[in-house]
Amino acid sequence: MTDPFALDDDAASPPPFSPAAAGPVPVPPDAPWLVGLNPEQLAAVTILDGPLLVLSGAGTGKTKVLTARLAQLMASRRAQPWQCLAVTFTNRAAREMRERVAALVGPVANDLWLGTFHSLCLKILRRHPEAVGLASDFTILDADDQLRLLKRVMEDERIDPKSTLPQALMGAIQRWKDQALTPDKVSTSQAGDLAGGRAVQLYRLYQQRLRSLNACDFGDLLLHVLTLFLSDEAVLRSWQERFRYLLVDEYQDTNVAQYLWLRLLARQHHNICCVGDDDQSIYSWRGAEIGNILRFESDFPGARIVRLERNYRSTPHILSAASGLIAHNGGRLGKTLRPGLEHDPERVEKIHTRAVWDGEAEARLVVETIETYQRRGEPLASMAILVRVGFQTREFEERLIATGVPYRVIGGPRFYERAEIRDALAYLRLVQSPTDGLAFERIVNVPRRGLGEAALREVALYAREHDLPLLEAARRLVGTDILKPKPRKALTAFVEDIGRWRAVLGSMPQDELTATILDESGYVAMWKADKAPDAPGRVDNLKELVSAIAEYDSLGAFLEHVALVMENDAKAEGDRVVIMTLHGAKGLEFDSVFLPGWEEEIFPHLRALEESGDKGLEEERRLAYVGLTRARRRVLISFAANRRVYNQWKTQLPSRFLAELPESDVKREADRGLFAGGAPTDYSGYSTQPLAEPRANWTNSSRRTGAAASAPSVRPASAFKPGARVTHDRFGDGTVLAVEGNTLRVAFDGAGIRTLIDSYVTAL
DNA sequence: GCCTACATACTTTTT
DNA sequence: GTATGTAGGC
Repeated sequence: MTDPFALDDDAASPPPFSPAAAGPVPVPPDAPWLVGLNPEQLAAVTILDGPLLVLSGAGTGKTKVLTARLAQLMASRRAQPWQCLAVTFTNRAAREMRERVAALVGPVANDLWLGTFHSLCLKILRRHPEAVGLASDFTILDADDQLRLLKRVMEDERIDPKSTLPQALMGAIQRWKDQALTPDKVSTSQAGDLAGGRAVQLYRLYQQRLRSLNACDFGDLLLHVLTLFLSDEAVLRSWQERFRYLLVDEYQDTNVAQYLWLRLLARQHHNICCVGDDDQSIYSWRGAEIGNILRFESDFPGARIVRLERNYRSTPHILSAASGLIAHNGGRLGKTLRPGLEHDPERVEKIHTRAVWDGEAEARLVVETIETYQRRGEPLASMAILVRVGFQTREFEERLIATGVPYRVIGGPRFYERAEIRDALAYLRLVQSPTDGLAFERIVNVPRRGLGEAALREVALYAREHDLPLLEAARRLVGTDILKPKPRKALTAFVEDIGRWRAVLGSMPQDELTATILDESGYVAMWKADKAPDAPGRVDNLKELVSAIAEYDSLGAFLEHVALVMENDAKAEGDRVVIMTLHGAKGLEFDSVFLPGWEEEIFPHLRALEESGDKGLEEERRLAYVGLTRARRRVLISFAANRRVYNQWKTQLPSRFLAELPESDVKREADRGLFAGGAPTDYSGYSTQPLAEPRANWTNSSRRTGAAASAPSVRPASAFKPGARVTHDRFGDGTVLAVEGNTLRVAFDGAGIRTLIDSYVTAL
């Protein structure tokens, strides 16, 4: 294992364009990937040597540039395909890039080292697992297993899971990993007082536990490779030598660990090209460091910068609105999107904003608009509803179902995260690798076999005493009289089942094996007998799993794929409206984009502001920018005056972002009756007095001119006093309980206690 | 050991 | 409104 160049996958690849040894050759300017590029794009594709930062605004042809650059690299014979490293952020982006490169240069595209950070790290780690204390067949835990493992550690350490939420600790550990901090590198100040000041200790124990399970979690994939690189000069050197050219997509989303990884790899050849857009950095909560892109020039001396600013996607109004909005952020690299397309002024619409009464009205408005467009012959798949948070999808789904408009929700509970799929996978994992203790635990009593806590405790105890994996411990334990006859019999049967399935692992096709396991274990039968309304769907999912497995070379290959690709390969079947989160929409585009819920505390999201203050606000603004720039032709932004959260009605304030949109690009509307006697642009129906702290920025950030922005500064306190009798259109009569600014707490005679703005009620 | 009923807290975004 | 965890009865 000393010569990573002599590995079979490389040896098998024939020289695609001819031997690399000959050195660079000129690429004809009429190469298919160079045709039709604008001057900036051309520069980004043809400046191949040395560090290069491509600042690529939304809709400026980024993917085109990335793929053309890879083709150019290979065609110029600067590097063989397997000497090019191309890193993306999502599996989807990786797949798309590979497909598009293949369309340009043919199947040699398959020899590129192209993938997500995680999949590439896994590939590297598989070649040197022992260096980080793992055996070659180590497994990767998903989020669920990670959490269960951490809970076990916390139990053993007698940490109260109520005062320290396991998810909170897990989050902290993950953030440390994002920052490339192994337990010994976490400072006391970073550790804080989480878990009674023992967070680092728990982190260390968790890592030990992972190692003893021969497993690693997602963050470890990167962290282990970093550790490997830093501890073994020769290994690092060999990888540095190999990767002559590095290409990084979505650079603004890289975290510290990824950044260090890239820097190490680029140190030899210095040929690193990072593509990104600081205005679209929306993953800081996951450890992404916008500083990475802002610092590029100082990190990579001699770096050149190319700005892609010609937008080939959106209308001038959309671009101008998005630019106006994002201009409220500080510390930008600075980039102005310019229209790159001709637009017929007659057909160009302004962005619409619309105030509605509540979430239901909002859903009605959006769906009616969708139907109008549909009647004009526009495909549903060209329209998207982009929400800030998952729960917003419900009202739209209800409305779409009621009106019979086909739709698709992207995101949500993912296929491989469903309980039944994870159970089935646990069976497969245990058959594949009998040492997988977490898989054992998960399914030893699913379906119920009468093996409860007590029996499991015995197995775990025996395993620990004899230093055995759980399954092996169980196998031996049933030969003793430690367990009572009933559980002993059940456990014997379970162990034998696993052994029997394992015996045919190599000979039976993996999909058939899966079907056999699911059948013989009684697992499918369990769901078939379940009368819960979602049980039949689960049985269907299991069927789908079996057919998915058939498409892989082996069970092992399938399990590895699952571990890395937790996303839904949502097949785009039929013409459907898409509903998804703003985060999920990055990189996509639609003719018509609906942006609902532009209300304070939803968007910008309260927690973003609470946790990260102004930085959080700026990230929310970038998210808004991402949303706007998804649209080719039309944007409808809506916001409701009232919204039901859990089961309570809340009065909503319009998002401050609304006031940041340039007046000349926006047409503002409000549903009738929403603003007592005011013009549509009169926001006087809404409070400007902060109801609570985080809104302090309201006046600050609405310094732009225009009716919407100026209204907020003059707002008299409420004329109502506690005890006053009032009446409301919808809730009827009630008594004012409390007054805060112009916000009232009112006990309605028939509708309970509600909080609302005084202008919605009149004195009795 | 299992089941049920009840309470609870939780909802940002994901490789 | 949901998913998860807990307590108590069988």
